[in-house]
Amino acid sequence: MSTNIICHSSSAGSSDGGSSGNSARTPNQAPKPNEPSKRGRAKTRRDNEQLILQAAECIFAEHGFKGATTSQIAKKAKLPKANLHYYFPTKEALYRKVIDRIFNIWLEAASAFDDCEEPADAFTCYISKKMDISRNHPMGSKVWANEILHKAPVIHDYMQTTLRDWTDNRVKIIQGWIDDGKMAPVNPKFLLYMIWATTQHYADFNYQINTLNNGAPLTDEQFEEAKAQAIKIILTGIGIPVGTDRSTDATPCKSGEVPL
Amino acid sequence: MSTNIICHSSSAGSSDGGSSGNSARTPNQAPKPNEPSKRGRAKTRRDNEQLILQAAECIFAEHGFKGATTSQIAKKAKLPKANLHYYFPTKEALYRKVIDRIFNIWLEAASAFDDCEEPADAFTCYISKKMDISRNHPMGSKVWANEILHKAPVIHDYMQTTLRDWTDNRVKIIQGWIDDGKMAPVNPKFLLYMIWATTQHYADFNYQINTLNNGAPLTDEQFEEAKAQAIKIILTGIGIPVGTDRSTDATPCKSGEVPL
DNA sequence: TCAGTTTCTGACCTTTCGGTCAAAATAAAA
DNA sequence: TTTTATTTTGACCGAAAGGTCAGAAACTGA
Repeated sequence: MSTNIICHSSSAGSSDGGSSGNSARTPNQAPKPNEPSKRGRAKTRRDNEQLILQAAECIFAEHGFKGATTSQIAKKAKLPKANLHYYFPTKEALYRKVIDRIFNIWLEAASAFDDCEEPADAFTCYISKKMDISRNHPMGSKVWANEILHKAPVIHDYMQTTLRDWTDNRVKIIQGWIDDGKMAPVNPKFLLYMIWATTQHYADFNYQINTLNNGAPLTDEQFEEAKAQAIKIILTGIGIPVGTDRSTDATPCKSGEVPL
Repeated sequence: MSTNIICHSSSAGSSDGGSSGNSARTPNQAPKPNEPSKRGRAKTRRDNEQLILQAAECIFAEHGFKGATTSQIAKKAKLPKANLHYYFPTKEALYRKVIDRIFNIWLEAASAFDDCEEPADAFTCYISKKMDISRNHPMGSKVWANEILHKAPVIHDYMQTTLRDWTDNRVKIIQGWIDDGKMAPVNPKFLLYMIWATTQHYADFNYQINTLNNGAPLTDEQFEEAKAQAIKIILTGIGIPVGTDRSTDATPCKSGEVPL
């Protein structure tokens, strides 16, 4: 599952996650040798790595790479610091793993353009997916934002390859729609920036949004309204008619999978 | 000039800046006693404080509060670290000053809504000003973004007062325009978020934008195009007709001052 | 049961960083 | 010139952080 484009170090471990409640040090009950991933040392290792990654994502998001400390992360994961360093030898290795997870989530949303023929569907689906990511993975988005804010020392080479290729391809698709008269003539890149900015704002700046919402996070209804409005303004703005009857959170593109 | 809403400590010093080339330790030539701000100790102090603030803004933007070190800042300002601590007793005090400067710049753009009667003019002017800030003060914007990303520990109380009040007022203005049928019925808050996100993206994520621009910063022409497009998409998106002949970077609002 | 392997963890080391200090240097006042 | 106030600076300190290590604990297979 994990592509490991960014990470180059150690411990693979595809995520499956039938995570049962208690994780640490349960006495082995009936160790089936045929199912090595469900019980025993392999499972313990996987569980602990996931525990650490989860905690790390949270701490890195809140404090940045430098601001985060391995002690904090270990404490959040309820493990001794030395144990954390047993699984992830350095802070940077751990950070790269966190970034890698986020990148894979991002890639998933990016597929929207491949699954849709018409710009109306493509943009609706893409914006919707990006908004859902901001809702469901705000921490990951923040780590990402933080990384780019600080000159992307870790994902630098990725940006020059994968991101650039992806963007160039989508620019061509959008330009094709423009040439076909399906949408207003805009600069596709600047349009993509607007979509990225608007959708990720709900993750990266959620603290500000909450403050302006009387200190409370947006309710599901409010968030759906925000999503619908983002879609409506952008689509209208690029000359694509928006039917008011169209359901917002439905994904009109071919593939019906959940945006994660 | 400095409102000092956020900072509570020491050393006022309004910016004037007739900054001549060499700054450090020039032998006093003809010390006029009548002009205390141009020569002598007062000037040295002001110059050094500005030097440090400039360097600090840059370093804080690039590395965040925790990531930045006073040594780095001092080195960038070409002063010994101990001298930096003479002017700014703590790293946090310096940080607050930097934030304060950015806040004042932000306030300036915020006035667009007060200077315009019609939504077309108000939004055009506001977006234009915000874009110019992203162009001319990217470092400040990054410090700001970083602060909110990390739960705004420093500007927390400001957000609950000044920012909230400002937002509430503009929401009312926008709602008035909607009620008058001058623009499409949208949620004013979410519209503001979209404007903030889009405009600030060009500062906060400029590293990504540069990478996707073959490693080079946007030229002035490209940036003007981005600005024009942001204005066009948003205005069209909220049902305000955009004349293609309207000059983009002209400020249509009453006050003709430069956006800084 | 027992040897071999993997996991766990408190204690420790080294480096870095924010901040202090006392003395030297410079400017202003008397 | 002498005195006083301000500024500059190298050297230093304590705290915190990333990372190591050796021995203890636990699991695995025979």
